[in-house]
Amino acid sequence: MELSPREIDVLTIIVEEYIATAKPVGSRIVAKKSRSKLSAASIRNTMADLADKEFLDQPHTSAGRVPTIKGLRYFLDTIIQIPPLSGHEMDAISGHLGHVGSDPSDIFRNTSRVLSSISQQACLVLGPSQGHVQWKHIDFVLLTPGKIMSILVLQGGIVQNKIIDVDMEITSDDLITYANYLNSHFQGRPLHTVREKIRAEMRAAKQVFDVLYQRALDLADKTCFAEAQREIFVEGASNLLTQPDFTDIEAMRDIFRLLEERSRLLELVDTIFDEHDSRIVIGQEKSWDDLEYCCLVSSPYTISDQAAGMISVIGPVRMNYAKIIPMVDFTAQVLSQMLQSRF
Amino acid sequence: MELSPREIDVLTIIVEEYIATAKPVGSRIVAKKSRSKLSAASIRNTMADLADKEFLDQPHTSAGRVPTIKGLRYFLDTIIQIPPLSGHEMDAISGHLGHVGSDPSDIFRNTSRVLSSISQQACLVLGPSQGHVQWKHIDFVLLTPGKIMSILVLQGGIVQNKIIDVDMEITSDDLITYANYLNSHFQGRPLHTVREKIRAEMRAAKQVFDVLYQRALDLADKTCFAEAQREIFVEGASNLLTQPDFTDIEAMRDIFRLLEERSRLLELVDTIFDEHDSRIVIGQEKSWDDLEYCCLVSSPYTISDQAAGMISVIGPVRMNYAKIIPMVDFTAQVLSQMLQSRF
DNA sequence: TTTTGGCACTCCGCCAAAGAGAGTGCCAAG
DNA sequence: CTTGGCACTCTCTTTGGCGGAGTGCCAAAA
Repeated sequence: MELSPREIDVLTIIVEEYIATAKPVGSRIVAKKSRSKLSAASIRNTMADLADKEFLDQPHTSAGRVPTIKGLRYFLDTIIQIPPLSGHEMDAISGHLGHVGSDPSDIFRNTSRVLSSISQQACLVLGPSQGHVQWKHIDFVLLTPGKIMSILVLQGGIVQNKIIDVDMEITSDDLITYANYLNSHFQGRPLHTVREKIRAEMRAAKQVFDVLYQRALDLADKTCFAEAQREIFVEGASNLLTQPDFTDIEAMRDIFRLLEERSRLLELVDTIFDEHDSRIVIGQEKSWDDLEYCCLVSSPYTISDQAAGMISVIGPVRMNYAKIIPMVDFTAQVLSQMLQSRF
Repeated sequence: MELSPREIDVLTIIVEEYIATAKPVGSRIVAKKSRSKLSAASIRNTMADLADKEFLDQPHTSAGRVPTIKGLRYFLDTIIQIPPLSGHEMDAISGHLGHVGSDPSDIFRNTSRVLSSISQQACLVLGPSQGHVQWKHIDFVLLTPGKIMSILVLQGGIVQNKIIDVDMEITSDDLITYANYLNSHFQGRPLHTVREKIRAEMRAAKQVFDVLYQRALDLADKTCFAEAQREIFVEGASNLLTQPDFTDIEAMRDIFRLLEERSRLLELVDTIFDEHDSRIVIGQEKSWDDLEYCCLVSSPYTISDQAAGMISVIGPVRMNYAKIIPMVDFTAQVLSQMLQSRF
């Protein structure tokens, strides 16, 4: 739908004012803020038009106007102009991001913490998809007879471990043999090609009846396909409670509950990550009823130029997009650079 | 301080009623609930006595009475009678605790989740102190030249990994040698004796100028003494928002902020764990100003009859102790049993 | 045709007053 | 020592009134 320049002007002011104050915006305020020297009465006409088009809503007769989700969406998609971050803000982000050890989990957790702190919202970081990361080393440890721990190290220091129950007798020496075999075959390969290779070889091994080989592959298979190993780092949820306007305890409770339920959260975030043009998602639009008045601003980060994961700010619909969008983008950018040197 | 039987009766009723309703309790209600057929007027006298002794407080003239922290403490220390859990509740706990894989982190996280869910409060589980757990296996992986990942597996499948920067040249083969050496020396020993041993041997090795040996010990040292490896699992924070009476947004915000700040949380929990007779801690008593109106109910769990860690329920001072205390105790008991078979 | 000032109207938010309710403290009688 | 009675206090809720903010519409001006 097309809007006239004047309508755009009015909508912009209402959205910005509403985001700043959380109160319905009246025609007088819009008239004052607008460059165009129109009177409040004229503004009222335009506001009535916008209300007809469902870009604005009125809490009650004789209250000011509030943007609808539709209005906000229009604002975000076609009006908003994102100012660059100040040098000071950029320094704050890259400074804090740097101060951390080299453990990948620490890096992601720290990123989440930094972004949540400067945005004053909650933040979540989706860990990297591991398909493109190189296999570095596998190791098996016999915990008790029949119980094996597998430890897979990927490039950059990502570690996955998993306990595997086996029903046959396997000795420590066997495990060393298996690990050596697997490492010599797979070291340096991206994990997703390893996965394919394992599946292919398992079929081949079955035919040649090579038992040792089969078992090694079986263990590797169980390690590599460990479900839902993808991590998600949530920080700064308490910031949401800081917002003075949280009239909406229900909504807050929903967010908190979601942030605790990692599997569901991962599912949602994964969906967003896949449809990669959804930088800003509003709960109501997706009919996620547990996130109705909630909004996610996301930006992917890259590892060797591949979109590997995503960082998001999550908060109430009424958030300062003009600040938060560039913050998220810049943080993703810095994170990508940090990871570059590691993977 | 001694209280008369009547005073105890009145205090008990006021505490229980206050916990149930969150409202000041009047003399009439106490008279009605009490077995002793005293009139409200007599009760009022007793209440005045208790108020003099600072066991009760009055929000304002002509309101009912509310227990003070001192009154609550007396109730918890000398009056409360803890009813046993119903079979149904015990089944619920042990049932849910069982449904989980064998990864130790999963077990603790799940425990935290189960207890938070049935107690409807937040729950935190302090991971086991690792001093008494046996060294199982160490492994080093060369990530990049000068950057080594060490992976230490302890009995039961506890894994610690750490990235270590070294300034000398070390090859993969060297690392295998080191690991073999360390494993042959330390396998099966409790970690704290390993730590002592390492420190002792490092001194010895310095004297004999055995470089290889020195480096191996150095890496092991850096791995074993990795700071703050002790984990803490927090779940169910969103339950705190479910409480209808959370008049006290400030207090809630404090709790949430604390639960996010792992290092400070760990410090507090560690303190409680050490002074092992503090099953119930009220924030105000410890002058933890970030937890003023907050209470922790804790119970230690054991690994091979050693107190290894602790599980706690955290929530507002006004919580249903008669239910929650046995829940925490029973959960700790079941957890201890589960761990028994693993360590 | 668009813009503007004026005007009547609506609805909210705040305040003060009033009354009900809950509870206390104290006293005098049992 | 216990109890009923009574005066008193304080809160909470309701009610009505009033000012303010904002709208919608209309008629006049541009």
